[in-house]
Amino acid sequence: MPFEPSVQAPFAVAVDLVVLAVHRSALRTLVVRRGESPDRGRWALPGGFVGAQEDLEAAAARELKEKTGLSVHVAGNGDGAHLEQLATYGDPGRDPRTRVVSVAHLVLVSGLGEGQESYTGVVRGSVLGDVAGGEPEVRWVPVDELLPGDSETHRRSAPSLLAFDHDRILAEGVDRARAKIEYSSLATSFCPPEFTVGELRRVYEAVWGVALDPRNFHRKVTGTPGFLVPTGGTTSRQGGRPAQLFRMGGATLLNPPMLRPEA
Amino acid sequence: MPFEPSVQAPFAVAVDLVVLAVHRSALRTLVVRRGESPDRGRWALPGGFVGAQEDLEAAAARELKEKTGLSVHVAGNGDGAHLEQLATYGDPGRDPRTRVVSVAHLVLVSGLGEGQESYTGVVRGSVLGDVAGGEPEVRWVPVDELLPGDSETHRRSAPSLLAFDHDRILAEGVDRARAKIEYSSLATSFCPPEFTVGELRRVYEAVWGVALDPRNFHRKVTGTPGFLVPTGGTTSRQGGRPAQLFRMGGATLLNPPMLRPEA
DNA sequence: CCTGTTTATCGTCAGTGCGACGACTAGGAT
DNA sequence: ATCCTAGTCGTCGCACTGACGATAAACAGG
Repeated sequence: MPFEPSVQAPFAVAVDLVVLAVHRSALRTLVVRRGESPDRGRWALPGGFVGAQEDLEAAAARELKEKTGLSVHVAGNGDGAHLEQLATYGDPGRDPRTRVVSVAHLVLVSGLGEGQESYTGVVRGSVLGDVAGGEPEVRWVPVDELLPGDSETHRRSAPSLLAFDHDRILAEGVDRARAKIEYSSLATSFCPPEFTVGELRRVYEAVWGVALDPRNFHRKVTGTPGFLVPTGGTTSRQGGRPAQLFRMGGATLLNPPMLRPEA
Repeated sequence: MPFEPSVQAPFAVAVDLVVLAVHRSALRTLVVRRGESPDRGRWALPGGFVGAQEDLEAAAARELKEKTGLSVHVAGNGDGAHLEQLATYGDPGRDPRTRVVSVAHLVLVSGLGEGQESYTGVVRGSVLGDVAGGEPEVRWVPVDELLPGDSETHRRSAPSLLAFDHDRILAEGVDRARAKIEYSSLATSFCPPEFTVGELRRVYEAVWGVALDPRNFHRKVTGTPGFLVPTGGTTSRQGGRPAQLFRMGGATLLNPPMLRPEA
């Protein structure tokens, strides 16, 4: 019974990317306008087929590079983005062309800046939040606008705003990100190399869609040993009193976790 | 750039299964003796290729049925086992034959019984812990014996006791199970439909490989509303004073989580 | 029957961490 | 100077946990 290569079916293997960033107090995801046959003209998650001799993560990193110009440092965060595998979707019929098994990946990029339009974005030639130029049409969309029962706005049942089963993939990617910043230092992947406690807090608030008490948040993140390292450079400007700058510490796990409100 | 079916490579898609059970105070996993070409005679995780029109979960359930006779109730726990997707492994060269992308799944089966040999096992025709008869050779092995730096015994660096990259898949499956029983009611998947608090505690102890305080554990699980439901049937025998019988309650999430010792 | 052993279950107490919230600080804007 | 904004430090009460004592209910032997 085990392993009969003769009965193999012709599978195509692809990677799809849930690329998340925080911009203007909103958690946003990267979508591209489809130019090909199925669902042509519809928005979809960036993705593509895996090369014959290509590793899955390599394929995801390549696609990211092609679509956004971003490079990732897999396992370990440099200035690049965080990349991790999400889940695999292989329903027969999820792609009308052939049997496509797609390995979804989650990418978190530092798109903070928060300073309005000032941010010269991750997408090459375009600003975060705007539409790209000559290249394939690309947009950063607030996930609220794509996910139905997610929070507020109007209640839609399942309008399926994205091509294929990308709604579901996006939803699971967002869930993963929301869950993971609870107990890990992953939220710093949304921040530039040096950031303030307030900026980090605004990341949590954007990802979770809640308001956090600045004082308790400050106590929590500065009180966890190894989580944040002050860079000495004590200043920065965001509005009020200048804040201390921090860099991510060695601790990747947050224990006890950051508690997400709501019950 | 996106989607060029013409450049597809010939992929084979498989499912591999990390099947876990608790028996005799040990967390065990199901391994089968390979009878085919690569790594013939070596132990491996059960698995096989996905059918042309078969869903990934369906393929995993089918493989489980073929190898163990167990049926699963995906999403929602009846008397069947718990099944969830783990991760996908697609390194070129992980299988010497062709490019095989394998979607690993995690299966938790109720193999308690604890009453020595009395348990008539999940593996058809065989007893949990023993070797199968005429069918493909199957064994329940304590994960300690397969995972290196996991805990005690001798320190081996990377003997690779299983075929392919199954060591790594097993390790990640065990990690997932260990992490998930912290904040969910998943541990009850290792228990029969009705169980005592002590039996549930022994599951946690076996999976985590630690000793838990019976009194604090009892307070925790009985104090969390909706987690356990007393069946009324107040009795059972395990040694000392008879214990109350419980069934899993509606609550699938454990908040605050069960804390795993060690620091 | 009495005693020791085993497991279950109830309580107590101190320490930790969190939510709520007051108070003070240090810049920019008016 | 005054207001506004954001950052940072403290305090108080509560919930939960870990350590651990005590009692209860079965069984095995003598």
